[in-house]
Amino acid sequence: MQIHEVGLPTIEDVAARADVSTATVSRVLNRPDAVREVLRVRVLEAVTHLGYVPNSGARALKLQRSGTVGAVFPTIDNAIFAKAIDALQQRLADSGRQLLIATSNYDPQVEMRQAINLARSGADALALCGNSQSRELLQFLRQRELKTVHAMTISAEPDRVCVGYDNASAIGKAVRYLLDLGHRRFGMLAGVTLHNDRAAGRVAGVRQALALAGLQLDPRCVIEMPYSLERAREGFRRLMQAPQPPTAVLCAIDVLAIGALLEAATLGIEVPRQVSVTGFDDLEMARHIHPSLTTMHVPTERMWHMVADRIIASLDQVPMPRVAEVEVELIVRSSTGPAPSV
Amino acid sequence: MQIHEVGLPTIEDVAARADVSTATVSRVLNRPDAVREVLRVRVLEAVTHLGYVPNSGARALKLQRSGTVGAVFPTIDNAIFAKAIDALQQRLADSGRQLLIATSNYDPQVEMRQAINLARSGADALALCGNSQSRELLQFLRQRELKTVHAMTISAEPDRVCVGYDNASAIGKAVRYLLDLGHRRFGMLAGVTLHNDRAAGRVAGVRQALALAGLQLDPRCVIEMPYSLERAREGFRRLMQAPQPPTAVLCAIDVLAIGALLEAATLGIEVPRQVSVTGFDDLEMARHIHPSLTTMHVPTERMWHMVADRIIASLDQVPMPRVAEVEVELIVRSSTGPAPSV
DNA sequence: GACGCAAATGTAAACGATTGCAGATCCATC
DNA sequence: GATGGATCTGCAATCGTTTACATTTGCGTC
Repeated sequence: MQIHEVGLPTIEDVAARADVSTATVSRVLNRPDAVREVLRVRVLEAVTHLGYVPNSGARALKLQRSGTVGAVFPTIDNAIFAKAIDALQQRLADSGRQLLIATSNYDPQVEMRQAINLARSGADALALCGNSQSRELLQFLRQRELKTVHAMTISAEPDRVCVGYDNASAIGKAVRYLLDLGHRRFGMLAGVTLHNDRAAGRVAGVRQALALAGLQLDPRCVIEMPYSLERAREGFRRLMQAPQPPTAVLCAIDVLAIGALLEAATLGIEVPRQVSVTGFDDLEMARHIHPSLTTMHVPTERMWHMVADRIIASLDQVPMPRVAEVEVELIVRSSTGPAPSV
Repeated sequence: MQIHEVGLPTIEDVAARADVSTATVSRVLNRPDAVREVLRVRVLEAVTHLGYVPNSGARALKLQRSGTVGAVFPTIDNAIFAKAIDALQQRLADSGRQLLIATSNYDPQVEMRQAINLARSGADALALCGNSQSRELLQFLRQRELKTVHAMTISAEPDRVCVGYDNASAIGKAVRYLLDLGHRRFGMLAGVTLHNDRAAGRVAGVRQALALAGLQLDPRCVIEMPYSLERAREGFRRLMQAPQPPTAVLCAIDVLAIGALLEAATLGIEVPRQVSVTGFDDLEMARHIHPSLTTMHVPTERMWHMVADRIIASLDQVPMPRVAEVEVELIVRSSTGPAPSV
């Protein structure tokens, strides 16, 4: 060992100071009760005195795991994903794991690149949104045997672990509720469905539920918009400019619904007297905005805690059912009402 | 080398398949033009055929860096931090680095624990919010020589790298604007100032600006609230219940201001005719809500790009000025107006 | 006090990459 | 075809842990 100490202290420095072998130091840190108290105390003293922190690279190399979990989100700039990250991070932190974050901007190619980069930087497992990943990515994950959990969706594919709900049937509840209120002319403010199974599922769900009532959704009454208040307002405006505007507008997510409510206020359209509006997610704003928003409540925090739990379980080799479904329920507030009698 | 290949392919497997040494494989991957084309092609073929990805632990151990940057945020469930993460992550990803996220819930002790955990899991550098970290944490960072950037604030401390603005003088602009409109009775919806230099700075800034006009802020007119719509509404209600309610309410952040506007609508208080309201941050919602919110615009994305740039620069040993200030400007919208003539 | 067994400790070999150094190869030139 | 210099390649050491295995220690029992 050199005299010229320049870098960070290593386990050898600790061992030297405590006058024990490196094996003992390692044991004190990893399996404390395998070491007699007298040595343990000496080692811990050395550790704190030197400010020793085990080198993560060496540890990862030896143990073949990094204690790090990756997640790829479409974006973070949307309250629903921000909440997701919060929940995921907290649960992982509680189990001593760290969260690596990446964003895909709803592009499967970018998602793939980011996921691969997360793997490159040592993620032991991955959380992904939905299940419309690129074939190559899925193959890569399988090849590396990288544990993966798909959130916000449930999938029939036999090899995917999922935590979520069926988007189509969830939004069906909102449709049925509006039908019961007498609505017959529907509009939909959808997300961009290309490469997005959740957005696509919600549109499909509306179609299916209407079909059961013998109705169908005029393609001109489905407007796809990226998720922003600006675009939501634009979309709502277009829907309401139609010669026969809808009496109920289903929005694929709360952001779109909130934009719709704001635009309605600007246009002087009364909600729900002239048009009913529903959302999906139940963001905090949903119950505060005027009128308060009827929406599908998604137990976001619980769902992402479950995602974390499954990741942890699979890393610990604890068996778990392949899919976990969470309940999505309709919360009726003031943005919906009886269809106007024309 | 064993026959029984069970784990992931290593650089040796690639070398064997391409019939070169591991050194050459490494060079192809890290300094491609140091290798003749014919070998390079052979190596790359082997790499893709085997699906080889370098082991991050081994790489980190040898290079003494992980390519990973950590960040501790108070919470993610606030649009301003979500935007921050988005910006930070993107810029880091562009330079081939990954972002590790942790949250402190505004508690310096938790912040310290999380920061240490990020260091333990190999972060090469750290981004922190504000500069009210615990002494021990700062010492730990110094001892480990862990590059750190403090965001959203500027500090006089000579050894801290900062990107941000002066919270006190920024909010002063809003105060002066309201004074010019004739307001003399002020209320403030503040954040929790304990252990939060940004929140404290904003309160101090209001006090200072008022003092210059010979006014002072009655402590009963400063209500500290955690950042949520619910609590914001509660705080606003309390402010307006006073026998002599303020004619202008300064909110420490947009979330509080938006809550105030929503509560005003519920209470039937007209904004800005009866009371003016200002925010801080300029969230997307600020320009969409009715009435649209007068607020301090913070160039969040640019600021966090700068944070990323400084982190990258310091990792690459590129010198940089210690503090970078970003401009915060007042955006006048419809939630402010002349003081009501009593 | 010697013995045996269990418990505690140490020795040294991995883990999988990068890279300084030395040796091999290439190519132009004589 | 030999030579020299530049360019490529390979060998092997190294990064800092963990842990199987060997060795030592401690202690109760006779």
